[in-house]
Parts: sequence; C-alpha cells; structure tokens
Amino acid sequence: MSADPSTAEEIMAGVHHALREYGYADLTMQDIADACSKSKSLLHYHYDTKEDLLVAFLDHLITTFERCVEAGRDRPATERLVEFIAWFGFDPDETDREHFHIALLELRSQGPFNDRIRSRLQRSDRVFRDTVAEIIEQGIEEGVFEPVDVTETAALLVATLDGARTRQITLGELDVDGDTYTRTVARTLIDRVVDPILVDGVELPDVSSVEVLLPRDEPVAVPAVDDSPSTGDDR
Amino acid sequence: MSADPSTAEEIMAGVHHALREYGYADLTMQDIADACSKSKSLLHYHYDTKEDLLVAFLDHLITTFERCVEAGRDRPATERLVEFIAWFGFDPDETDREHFHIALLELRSQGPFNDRIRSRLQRSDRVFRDTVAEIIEQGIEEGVFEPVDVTETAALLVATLDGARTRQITLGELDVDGDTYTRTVARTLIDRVVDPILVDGVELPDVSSVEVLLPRDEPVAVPAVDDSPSTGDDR
Amino acid sequence: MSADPSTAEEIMAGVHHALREYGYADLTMQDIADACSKSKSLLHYHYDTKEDLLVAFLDHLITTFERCVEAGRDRPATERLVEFIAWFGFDPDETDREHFHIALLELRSQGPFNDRIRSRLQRSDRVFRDTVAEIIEQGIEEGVFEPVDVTETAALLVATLDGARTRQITLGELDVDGDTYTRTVARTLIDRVVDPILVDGVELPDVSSVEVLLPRDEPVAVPAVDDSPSTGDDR
Amino acid sequence: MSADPSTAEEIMAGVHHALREYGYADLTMQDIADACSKSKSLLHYHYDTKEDLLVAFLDHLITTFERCVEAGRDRPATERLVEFIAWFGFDPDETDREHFHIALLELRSQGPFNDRIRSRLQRSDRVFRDTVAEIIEQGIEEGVFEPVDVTETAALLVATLDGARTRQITLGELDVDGDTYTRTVARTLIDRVVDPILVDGVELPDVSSVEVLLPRDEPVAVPAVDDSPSTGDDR
DNA sequence: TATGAATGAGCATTCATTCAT
DNA sequence: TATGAATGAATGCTCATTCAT
Repeated sequence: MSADPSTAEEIMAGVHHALREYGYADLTMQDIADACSKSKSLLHYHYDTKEDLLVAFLDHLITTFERCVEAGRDRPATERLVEFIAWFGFDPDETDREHFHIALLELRSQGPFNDRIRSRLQRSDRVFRDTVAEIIEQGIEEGVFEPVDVTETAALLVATLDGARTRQITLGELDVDGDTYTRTVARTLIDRVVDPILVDGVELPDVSSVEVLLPRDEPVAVPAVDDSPSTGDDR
Repeated sequence: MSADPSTAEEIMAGVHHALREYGYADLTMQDIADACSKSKSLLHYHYDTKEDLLVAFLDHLITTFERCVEAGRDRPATERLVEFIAWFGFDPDETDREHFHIALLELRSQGPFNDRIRSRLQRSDRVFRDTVAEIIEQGIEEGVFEPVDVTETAALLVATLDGARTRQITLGELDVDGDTYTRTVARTLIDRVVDPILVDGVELPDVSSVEVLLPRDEPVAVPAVDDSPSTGDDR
Repeated sequence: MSADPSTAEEIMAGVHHALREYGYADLTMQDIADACSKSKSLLHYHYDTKEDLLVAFLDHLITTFERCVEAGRDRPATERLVEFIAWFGFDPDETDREHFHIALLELRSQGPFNDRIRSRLQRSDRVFRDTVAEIIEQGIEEGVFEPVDVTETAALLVATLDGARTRQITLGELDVDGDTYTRTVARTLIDRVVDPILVDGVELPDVSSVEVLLPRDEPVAVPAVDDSPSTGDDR
Repeated sequence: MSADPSTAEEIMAGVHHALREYGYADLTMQDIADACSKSKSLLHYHYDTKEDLLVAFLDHLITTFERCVEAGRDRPATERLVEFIAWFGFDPDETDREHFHIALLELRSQGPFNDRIRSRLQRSDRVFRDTVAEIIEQGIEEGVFEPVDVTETAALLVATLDGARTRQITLGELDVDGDTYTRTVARTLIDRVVDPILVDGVELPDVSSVEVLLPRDEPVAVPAVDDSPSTGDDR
C-alpha cells in the first residue's frame, strides 16, 4: 500500500467528491485528480486503471459500512431495524448524499458488464441482507419479533427500501402523498410488513429518537483501510 | 412522421436491439445504425441528436406499455395484479429481456442529469403506480380486496418489485433461497402484503394460469407511433 | 435555363440572402434552400454542385453591376467618379450591405483555390478597373482631368477603395479620426490623388448631390439573367 | 509556457506550414498535427480548441512583426517607408509567402464572425498604421517629409497596399501593365502620394538598396514567445 | 420540376493510458 | 513518489450529394 497512508485516503475522498459532483458516467480521471489535488499520473501510479481505482473505492465503501454496523450491534433489534430503514432515506436538503447515491446507482448499473464491480455489489448485498437478517434474528431471540423466515423478510425489506430510493433518485424530488418517495414507502413498509411481525405489545421506537450510526456517506477520513493498490489479484 | 412508418419502427427496434447488446453506457450511434441496417446520418436526419433519439425511444416504450395495460383492463383484479407482479420477473433464460432492463437501468440512472429523460421516467412511474392503484381500486369495488389506501399500496408494490429487479439485474443470477431474487421477493411480497388485503375466502390465481399481456419488451412492430422526426419541441 | 424564369431569380435571391445571414464559410445548401423556400434537391437539380451555384451567383452579380454601369454612362466624368468612390463605402446602418460584402470577401479568399471562382473575380476586376479607366478617359476628353495614365490611376483607385473596405469590414466599425475607415480613406484619396489631377478650376461635385446608380446589393429582382444551370461548360 | 520552449515554436511553425499548404478554410487539426509531427491530442493539450490555437498563432505573428519593426527603428524615414511599401509585395517566385497571405486573408475574413480573431486584427491594424504614422512623423522631424496629416496618410498607404495585395492574391498572377498588381500600385502610390509630400530635393532610396527587416513570414524560430498553453484567458 | 429520405466522408474533441524526468 | 507531456482510439455530428418517387 501507499507508504503514506493519507495519500490513499485522499484519493478515496477525491473519488467520493468527484462522484458526487460529476456522477459516474461523466467521471474522468482528471476530475478525480482535481478533486484530490493530485495528478492523473499519480492515480495511475497507485491504481493501474480507472477500473482498479473504482473497485478499490467500492471496497473502501463496503468496509466502512461493515465497520459501522459492527459498532451498533449492542443496541436493541427494534432500534437497529428502524435505524436501517431510516438510513435509506434522505432529507431533501441532503443533496450531497443524494448525488452520491445517484453516482452509486450508475456504478451499480455497470455491474452486469463488469465482473469485478459485480463481485463488490454482491458482497455489499450480502452484507446488507445479512445485517437485516441478523437484526431480525436478534429480535426473535429478544422476543420482540414473531418467528418469521428471516432470509425472506430481509430480502423483502432490502428490495423495497432499495427500490424506493432508486425511484426517488431517478425521478427527482417527486412527492407521493405529500412526502418523499422513500419515506412514503418506508412508512407503508413498516405498517404492512414490520408491524405485523412485532410481538403483541411491542412498539417500534420513533425514528427521531434513534441514533443513526450507519455511514452518512460523508467523506470522513477513515481509520486507514488496506487496499493495496495495483496488486492485480482480483477474485 | 416518417412517410414510411416502418422506418421509424425499424429505428426504434434498432435502439432496442442495440441497447440489449451494448447497454446504454457503451451505446454509440453506430451501434444503433448497425442494428437497424441504416446509416448514422439517417438517424441524425430523423433525430437531431442522440439524446433526441433515446428520448423518442422512451416515449415509444411507455406508449407501448400503456397500450398493453389498456388491452387487459377487462380482466378480474386479482388476475391483473398477479400478472403485474409476474411481469416484473424474468426466467433465467430470458436473457434478452434481462439485458434490456440492464440498459434501462443505466438509462434511468441518467435521469438526475437529464431533464428530458427524467420527465419520461416520471411519466412512466405515474403510469406504473396508476395502473396498480387502478387494479386495487377495481379489486375493492369487486369486493376481493379490503379497502386499503390504494396510493400507498401501489407505491409499496412498485418500489418493492422494482427494487428486487434492480438488485437481481445488478447482482447477476444470484440465488436467494434457491430462487431468483425477484421471484423470492415477489413471493414474500404476496405473502406479507397482498394476501393480508385479500377479502376472506378470496384466493389469488396461480401465476402460471395468468396470461401476460404486458409487453415482454420484444421489438414487436407497434401499430404506428407518431414520433415526427426532428421537430425538436419538447415538453 | 429554368422553364420558369422566376425560379432562377428566387434561387439567386436566396443565395444573396443566405450569404448575408450566414457568411460564405458557414453557408450550407440547406441555408440557401431555406432562404428561398425550396428544397436542397431542387438546388441540385438546377445546379449540379454547390460550386456551380455560387459561380452562377457571381456571374449574376457581375452582370448586374455591368448593367448599372451602362445605365450611368451619360453623366459627367466627375459625377461618375464621385459616385464610384462613394459606392464603396457603407453607412453604419447599412448592415445588410456590410454583411454581404463580408461574405463576398470570404468568397474572394477562395479564389486562389478555385479556378472558376477566380475567373469570375478576374472578370469583375476587369470590369471595375475598366469602368474607372473609362471614367477618367472620359474626363480627360471632357477637359476636366489632366492627361494622366488612366490604367495606373484606375488600379490605384480600385486597390485603395477595396483595401479600405476590406479593412473596415474585417476590423469592425473601427473609427479613424472620428469617421469610418472607408470614408477617411476615400476623403484622403480624393485630396491626395483625385484633386491633383483635376484641371484648374474644376471641382468635384458633392457626394450627397450625386445619384448612386450602382447596385446597392439589394436582393432586387433582376430582369432575367441567363445563367443556364448545369451545362457544365465553364470559361 | 511549455517546459520545452521548442514545442510551442514547433506548433506555431506547424500552423504556419499547414496554413500555407491547405489554406485556412480547409485547415484541419490533423493537418497541423502532421505539419509539426505531433498528435492532434497534443495540440488539444496545449490549446483547448482549434480557435485557441489559431488565435495564439495570430498573437505570435503580430508579436514577431512588432519585434522586427523595433529592430529597424534607427534607420532614416525614407528608407523605412520604402521598406514598408516593398514588404507588401511578393516576387512571383515567393509562392510560399503568397500562399501564407492567402490563408491570412481567409482568416481575416472570419474577423466579423469571431471576436477573438477580430481583436487580433484590430491590434495588427493599429500596429501597421502606427508604424507608418511613426515613420512619417520621423520623416517630418528629419525634414524629409512635408508636414502632412500623419494619421490620414498612414491610413491611405496601408489601405492601398493592403487592397493591392488582396487583389493580387485573389486574382492570381494577373499582370497590370506588365507588372504585378501590387508593384504597379506601389509604384503609382509612390508617384502620386509619397513623392508629393517629399521635401524638395529629397529623393527616396531605390527599393533594391533597402534592406528588408520586416518578417518574410518564414517559419523562423522566434526567440521565445510566451503563449502559455490552455490558460483560457483572452484579451 | 420538386421533394423527402438516405448516405459516406470528414472533423473537432475527449479521455484513459503511457512515457520521460 | 509525483508530474507534465504526449498519444491512439473512439464518437457525435455536419454536410454535399444521390436516389426514389
């Protein structure tokens, strides 16, 4: 890896920033270089190809997410579930986050064409569904959720939230019943899917009272991720 | 419109074919020209810019969908709903359809950057949700569905099915519990969301018994769509 | 020639109009077609190539000029000379004329590359210099001009006026001593070159009192010029 | 500016060479690239657009001229004036120079359409007329020229020489009285305009005895012109 | 005569990548 | 490590010209 660990971080932050600004389709190496005040050549010194760089960025992203999930593991299941659901939506003023997810959607749409990207998406999907499954499992053990099929339930929740976010992003600030697409769907999802599996008497905490530990996608300096550049080995 | 209506159709079919083959990001005017055995110049003769052409294609797509929805309006609500849900999924062998939806996802991911594309996506979203809402409304009137909030329900169903398809597409033929992502989610969606709103005693028809009228995305010759070339006016 | 004589005239007027609007370098067959409300194909029916069309236009232009010169031949030499000098300049509000001469300059700059254009420019040069030479000759015979070398004098006058106009056109409405480039030069030309060859006691008439018969380059309907299209013979 | 000063010079020389060979209207970036044995991409690396490159070339040209004028300032006015007049003409064998001025005329004809080109033409006009004005002023001070209006005289001389050259170029090697157009006009110009303002007893030196310091338009390596690539600032 | 449809050749520009330092 | 210089491949678009009717 880079002798200077901060260089790798600066580059990752640069990718993040450039993705937010230009989107994936319009993203050039020059954009990234500008965003981290480095030269194109240096990016190629650390990552042989543009693809290598983006794959490293995806790894970085997933790792960050995993770390955050880990950090919240000691909280009650209901709280964690609400956090997860809430995490998917944006407030209309979080344009940075929205721009980033737009870029991410573009990147995801390249999955079918790119094995390496796809493998990261799969890992990310695994992490997402496992996280939700684990939360539900935990809830069942805690006696707050009915004993449902956790795998199916996790798949449903993730698909729904993802679909809502995708639609909200691609359609713009479209209102559905006077609220955001994602929020409308999230609310309905809770009413129709989550509430029915709550054990009688159990209530979900209010969204506003739940601390969100999952990454808000800020270009925070991350504690040093080892993604050795240009080693070339890939799955 | 073109004097020869078949030219416009040939071009639309060419776009369809080329999107399936190359995806949206890699799609060139040459690809489209090749796909319909015409010259690049001719494409530019009919559609000033590449964007114009793709926007026209989206219009064509939505119009086709609307026509098919119209055609199935006389069937029972349960049947129509099952058809709609089934329509979202692919069999593993329908690679053509899958490839097309991959391209569509890429195109959708450009919505945030392109007003004209976005306006088509919004129209399409409207059509989708209105269709489902109308089906549920019809079901309530027929006495087969409980009187639920149709707008919310429609939003939930569409988001979930879209999310499942998006994930299935981007992640590849990933199995969830031994089935397709979309099918697993569709099944769970029916169990957890649709079944609970069925009036007691009513049962959904089996998927395999429902005739699917919605467009299978084949480049079928469509009965004449008016997309006057190069008029340039937009919204 | 065209069965309908007005068609040829409409096309010539179209070229004129289009040249004024787009200049020569940016002139497309479509521009000309639009300017005369005809189709590109029709232009090609009458004139095989774009070059043919422009060459015909130059012929048309020169012929018109000759006709106007002819019409003024019965006036006194001093009057004719002042008219000629005045004819070269524009008022700042004659933007149409200026735009046309801009296009003409562009066209002239193609002379070195195009034999057929060059031959028309040469003919036009001949007509110009001969006209001035004839005026001076006439003046000598009338006893108003000293017996100077008419060829040299004509060459000097034409070069100077042309140079002034070229500079005025290319440099924009640049002021020289509070007046137009062309007018400043024309005045100095009269002071330094014309006045000295006037016989003692003779005075030039005032510019404003001289009727300008030379063509103001308006797209006037011309009495029918025979420029048989597409005959292919040249020079 | 380029780290290697020779690169900028090579490109300028390439533009010069390509202009001479293809003219302005037919000039492509590929032509220029070929002419300096570089890649099109490199041209775009140094100059964002074709226009940028040509504007830089015009700047380069004017700067070179100014430098040469500067270098000849210590000579007598009559000598400098004769040099200036002689400088405008070509010998029939100087086809390179002629070709270059043809291209220049094409470029000038774009002035009305292009602010940046026009501003360079204006600067060049200023330099030309100021140079002649300064020479005449100097001559008046030296007591060899009568005290005439220097501005008017300079405008007249420049317009006449420019007009003669333009006509010679556009009309081809057309003879006027057995001599070049420019030479005929230059001779007459001296007879009718310059001689009359000479103080009695003063004579102009013979053209052949005057050393011409003004640039012969050869692609001579110029002592380092600063045209920082792609800075984008203009005027 | 007159037109709409269709084509091929050409061109400026972009961008990931490489090279020399 | 880090950079500026340089390149090849690719792409959307323009336009004169031709063809079928």
